[in-house]
Amino acid sequence: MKWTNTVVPTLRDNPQEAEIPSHQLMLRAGLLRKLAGGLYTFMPLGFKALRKVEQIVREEMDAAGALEVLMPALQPKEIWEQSGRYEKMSKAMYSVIDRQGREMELGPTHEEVITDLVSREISSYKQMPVTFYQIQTKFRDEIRPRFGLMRAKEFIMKDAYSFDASWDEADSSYQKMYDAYIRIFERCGLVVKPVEADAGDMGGNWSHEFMVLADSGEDGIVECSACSYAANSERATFKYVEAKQYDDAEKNLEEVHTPAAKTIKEVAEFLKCEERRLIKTLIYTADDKPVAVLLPGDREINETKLGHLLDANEFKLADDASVETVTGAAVGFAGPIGLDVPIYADVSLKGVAGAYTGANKTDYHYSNVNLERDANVEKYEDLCLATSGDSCPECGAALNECRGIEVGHVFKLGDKYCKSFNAKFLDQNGKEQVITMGCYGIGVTRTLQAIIEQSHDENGIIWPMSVAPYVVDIVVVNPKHEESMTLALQLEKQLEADGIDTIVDDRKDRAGVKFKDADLLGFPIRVVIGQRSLDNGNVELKIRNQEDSKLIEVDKILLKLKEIYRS
RNA sequence: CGGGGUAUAGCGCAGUCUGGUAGCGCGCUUCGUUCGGGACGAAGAGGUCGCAGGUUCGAAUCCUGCUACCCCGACCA
Repeated sequence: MKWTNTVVPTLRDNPQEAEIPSHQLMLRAGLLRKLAGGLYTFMPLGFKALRKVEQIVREEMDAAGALEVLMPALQPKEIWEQSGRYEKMSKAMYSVIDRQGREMELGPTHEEVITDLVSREISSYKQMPVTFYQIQTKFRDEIRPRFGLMRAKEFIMKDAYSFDASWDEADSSYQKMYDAYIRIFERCGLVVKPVEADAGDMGGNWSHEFMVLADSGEDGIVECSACSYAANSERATFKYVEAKQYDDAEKNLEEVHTPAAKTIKEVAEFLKCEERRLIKTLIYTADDKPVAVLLPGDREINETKLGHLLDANEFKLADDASVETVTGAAVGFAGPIGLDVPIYADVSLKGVAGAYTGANKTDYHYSNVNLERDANVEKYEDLCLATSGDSCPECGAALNECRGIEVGHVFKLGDKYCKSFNAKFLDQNGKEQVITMGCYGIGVTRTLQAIIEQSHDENGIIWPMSVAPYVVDIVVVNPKHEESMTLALQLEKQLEADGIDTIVDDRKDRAGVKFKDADLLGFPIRVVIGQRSLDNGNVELKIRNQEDSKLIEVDKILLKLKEIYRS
């Protein structure tokens, strides 16, 4: 492809709308243009790279035995009611009303459609295991689209669904997908970390996320410094430090005057004790009913874990007014003692004594709190956010925190969807059973941007060979020089014949402009054809992620390029 | 939805405080000189100053309302 025959609108300055490197680079390199928030057009080179990522995904899914299908993006509302997810998901779905007045949803995901299909088509153990997948545009009415392709309202996803006759077989389908994911991301040139994850609204009881480590990542990850344990912060657990008896457990409760000391820090300073000795009391409203949640004073709440415990459609930290109504005191003096709402406490508080907590009375706290004696705790549950320095639940070594971009997610769903769609089969004994399901997603467009986020320098993108829009960039220093152009076009033809995507920079600009754009676009291999070196029978070869360039004889360059491409 | 910010030419910005009819750099067009790491000169094209009201002889600038975009949180591939 000649540069002058395609459209590569590079920008010299970073657009003000982009914050993170990959988003800035996609815009600057002319790979992407915005239509509106969360909606982007792929420009010719961006689209080429996207297609390559898709193709890698497709090849590995095929190799894993998955069958490619294409499901409708437009889905009747009824199937969402049938799965019981309509209420939870409707906020995130774009709905349209057709001329019959029927409500249709633009698919945010396809568990319902595929399970409906499978319930009709699969009826025997002989038809399983089977895994279907598709690569398709998904629509989600995101609360806040962000960072270009990272969180968009419309994005391309590879979604796969496995169906098995038993849990054991489902495990092996899950493992196959897991392994395929590892290969896919490796082929994309990504360093990816699989982490244990929460299943969220998808349901099921076991899942892994594939994380691209990056400071700009939206997810928190906790990983062990010694063993292989790694988990999304939402799910991460850690070894609890035993609850302490700070003082004689039998001492009587006592009110302590703590004027104007509201925050944990202020109270701890006032009482001259460590923050951990305070019992933090958070008031939440779950489906409009108040509940109290107790944590050690030095800990943060893990709202995902709390959500599982409360099992409510909606819950949030109560506003100041509700807190005051519930506790009868100003915000900052809430405590579990005498509180007439359900009380849940973190497991590490079981058996605590000699602690402090709010007295539900403005400017007062209690001392000598023996939680089990003094408060009516409904349940002790793991509710804390794991953090750096906590002990690994597997091996006890210190945990570290980092951030990641979720590019893939695999779930074991069990019978969640198959049950509601009545997807059953007859086993060897002629007995009817519910099919066991798994689902597996890769954010294809997000993966593309994650590649850039992980592989760039101050001059631009550094594409891995496998997904570069063009592998070789032939820079013709002076396109009016006939010998240079002839050689460039001949080389292009030979490379293309070998399946090596090549672009010839035939613009009339000065060499510096073309070099800058070559770096910005991040083509893995650059060949410079200039009159000067050509007179000595040479062209220049430069690898994007290496410092130096070298001169290669004209008649050896083709072989050399093929060799580099294959390595 | 809550909190913060921004909106002036394709991109990056100044001008707004103190009202007087819009400017800079890059990019774009034409010509000339240049030509291996974002050249130089000359001549051009391009803007309802986000939108709608209001104040004023006069509004990019002051007032009111709205919208879009970006960042922080809940949602997620």
